[in-house]
Amino acid sequence: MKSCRAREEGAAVGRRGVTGIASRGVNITQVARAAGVGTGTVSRVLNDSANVRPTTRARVLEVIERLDYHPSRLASGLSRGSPRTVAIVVPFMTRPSVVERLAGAISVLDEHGYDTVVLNVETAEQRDRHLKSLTARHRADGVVVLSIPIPATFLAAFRKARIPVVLVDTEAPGLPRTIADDARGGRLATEHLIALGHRRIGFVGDLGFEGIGNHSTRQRFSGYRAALQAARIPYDGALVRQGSHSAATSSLLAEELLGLADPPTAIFAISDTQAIGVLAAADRMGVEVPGDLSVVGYDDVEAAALLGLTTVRQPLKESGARGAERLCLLLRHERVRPLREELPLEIVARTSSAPPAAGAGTVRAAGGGSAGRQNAFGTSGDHERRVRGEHRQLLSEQPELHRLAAER
Amino acid sequence: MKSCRAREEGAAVGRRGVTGIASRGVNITQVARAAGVGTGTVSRVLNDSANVRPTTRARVLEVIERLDYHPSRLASGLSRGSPRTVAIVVPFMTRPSVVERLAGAISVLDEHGYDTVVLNVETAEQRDRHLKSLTARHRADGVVVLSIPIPATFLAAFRKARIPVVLVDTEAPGLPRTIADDARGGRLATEHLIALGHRRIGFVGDLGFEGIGNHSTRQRFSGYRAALQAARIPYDGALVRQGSHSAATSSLLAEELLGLADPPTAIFAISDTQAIGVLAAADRMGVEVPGDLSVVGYDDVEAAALLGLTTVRQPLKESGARGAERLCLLLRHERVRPLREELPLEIVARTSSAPPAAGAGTVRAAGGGSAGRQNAFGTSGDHERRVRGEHRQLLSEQPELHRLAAER
DNA sequence: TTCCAGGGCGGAACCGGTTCCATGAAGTCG
DNA sequence: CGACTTCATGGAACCGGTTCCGCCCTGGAA
Repeated sequence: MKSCRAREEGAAVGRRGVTGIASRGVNITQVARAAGVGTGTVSRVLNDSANVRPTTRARVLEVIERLDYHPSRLASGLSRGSPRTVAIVVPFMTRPSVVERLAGAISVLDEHGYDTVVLNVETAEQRDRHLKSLTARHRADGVVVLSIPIPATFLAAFRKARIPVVLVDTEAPGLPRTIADDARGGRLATEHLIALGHRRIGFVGDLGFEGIGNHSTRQRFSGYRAALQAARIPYDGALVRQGSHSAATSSLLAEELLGLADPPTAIFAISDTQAIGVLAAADRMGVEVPGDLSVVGYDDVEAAALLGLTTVRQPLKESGARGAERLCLLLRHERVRPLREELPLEIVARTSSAPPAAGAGTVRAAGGGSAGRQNAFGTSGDHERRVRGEHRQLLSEQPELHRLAAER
Repeated sequence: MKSCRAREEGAAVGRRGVTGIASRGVNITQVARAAGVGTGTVSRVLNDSANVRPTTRARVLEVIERLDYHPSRLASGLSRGSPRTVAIVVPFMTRPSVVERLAGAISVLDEHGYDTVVLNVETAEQRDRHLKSLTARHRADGVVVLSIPIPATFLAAFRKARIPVVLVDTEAPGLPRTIADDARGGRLATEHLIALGHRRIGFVGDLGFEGIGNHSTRQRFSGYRAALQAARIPYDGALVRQGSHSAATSSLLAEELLGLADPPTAIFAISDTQAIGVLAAADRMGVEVPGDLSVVGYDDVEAAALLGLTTVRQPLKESGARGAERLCLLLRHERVRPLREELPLEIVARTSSAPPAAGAGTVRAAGGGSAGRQNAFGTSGDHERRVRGEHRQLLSEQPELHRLAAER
């Protein structure tokens, strides 16, 4: 008892006495005392729970106002057992498509009264560190994972720690996920070009978030291939390029494609960012769009409309919002149906795509000097792999990516 | 005592018994018991504090590992009096320049072990709600405010609640702030064009974040005017346009400018996003860049380099990082000097700017039909205000903005 | 051998809410 | 008019760490 008293005085002097005012930290006890009620009643008022007489409630509210009392988030979180916080794990948050999703999610979580902690991930090490930290008790009520696959270890850890997880733009069995069908998107883009009459269609992709990101590139590529196959257009690996996800890089890749002896008449880029790079390359090389080259992007970011870029639109902001909503359902222990939710895709035709110029594409490709090349880099699977290392990842299990991940 | 016991049993059945396992929520007491030590010792091990015998430490660590114990963030935060969390208030987080700053800040805070809560603001009401919530106890250890001015009421509230605040890209007296001199940036851009020989220089701005954002537009505009004045070029209000901060809008504004009887030979846009809109407009109208029109943007986002856009570069990511670092200093009670920190600006000349075509610009502007205009919309303050409502905001107290804010 | 300093450590008090139980008062029913 | 709800309320226990006090033990000085 004595020590207790001594300590209280010490605290008063050491922590609060510095300012000479004891006003630092009004707490619920002080409010209760000032209002002449018990702490329980104050708590009931704070939480709008029933069974508080209106006059009492008014009196307490008045005191709260007068003392400028703000309840401690930590304390209420601790006793309630929930921090009222959601964590969002997201790779490369500065990318336009990613930040749109992120903003959509934050906005919904905010409406539901959750704080949002953003965990930005740019390396596998960072990803693991953040995922690991999330299984700690009272770290977050739930987790939204955007555009990044989660290693199975962590999935298990989340399950064990009973932390609700929802996925957006990435998949894992058993978890609620909101996705768009990237393979279908790739097919839509390619089919659009085929319908316009193109037969030599290039592909510009990224490296799959440099070892940590999702598989959208691979899937969009498979859609590209499926569309070609359906149209009986032989696949030409020489028309496929990959590089880091930046307009600058894709611009160089497009230059390579356009510099081929038998260049493509159309290019499908895996994102609008990269499509813009393609447009820039065409501009630099004096290749007319859409006269000499059609370009299709992906995402329909704001700049796409402005540049007249034909693109595959996916609801970015909405995907984040949906993920957040579904997490909120989960947190209220409501059913989340369907577990796997697919958002619509649509091709938005603008001025960057048009039928190929007469004599270009199939016709030109069929004869003339380019024929030799076409033979050399023909359509048989055997040959595909020989053509430039950059696109081998798409065809095999992406060894480069695995290597990158392992190095980290 | 009896009730206590009864309750404990109830809890065991009700909360943990559901799963049949009591493993939900290993806490420090259980760890202490399992390791045969006191809770204090476990805490000392967790916090790497001295005075723990190596053998004891090892034993505790082993138990922690075995029980898969993760300390509760809420509990440690509560007893320590700090949530180890920083809040970032940011307007329109999806804008490229903003998200760069945000990412820079998050990255630094992460390194320092702070969680980052992102509060995205798109309306004045949202801003006020978020700012108000931040003065609550244990909400955040500190606040970084990006690109948005804080009303004085909230500044006072933060001071009273003793919550450290640092500003980035916005100013307030007495607070640590990291900024770039927007007026100087506007001057740099304009001087660059003047040095190339331009004399009819248009200005395309936004509406200052629609009522909640910072004053950068106004300051860049003042830099623009200062540069004109220094070069003794009469200010022509007809060459100034403002609209919402989007490439689509700026594109329309640029069309208006280019459609003038005496169009500008150069346009300074207050962001790269808006400059891209200008480029698109020029493209649509068949105006050659830089032959017929020079364009200068601001920020130097990634797309700028690709498009060959001349721009004013400011260190975006770094500004956020600096702000975060300074907040961390503050949180460690170290001195933050200087309070007002200015980051460097530089003009990056690319291919979107060049000397005006012979006969254009100064020559044409000096005589001919435009003379009358020039007189009508001359440099006297009296006349400026008459020219189109859109740019009046820049000169007066921005009544439109206030109205917008009030409506929300 | 005695005394003292100080390291190692257990555990109570505490951070500030929430929740449940007990209590008393007011209201209802027979 | 008494027994039985029902409602409003005070307050203790609790959430799970941190910290400080004080005890014990060891080693060095006297």
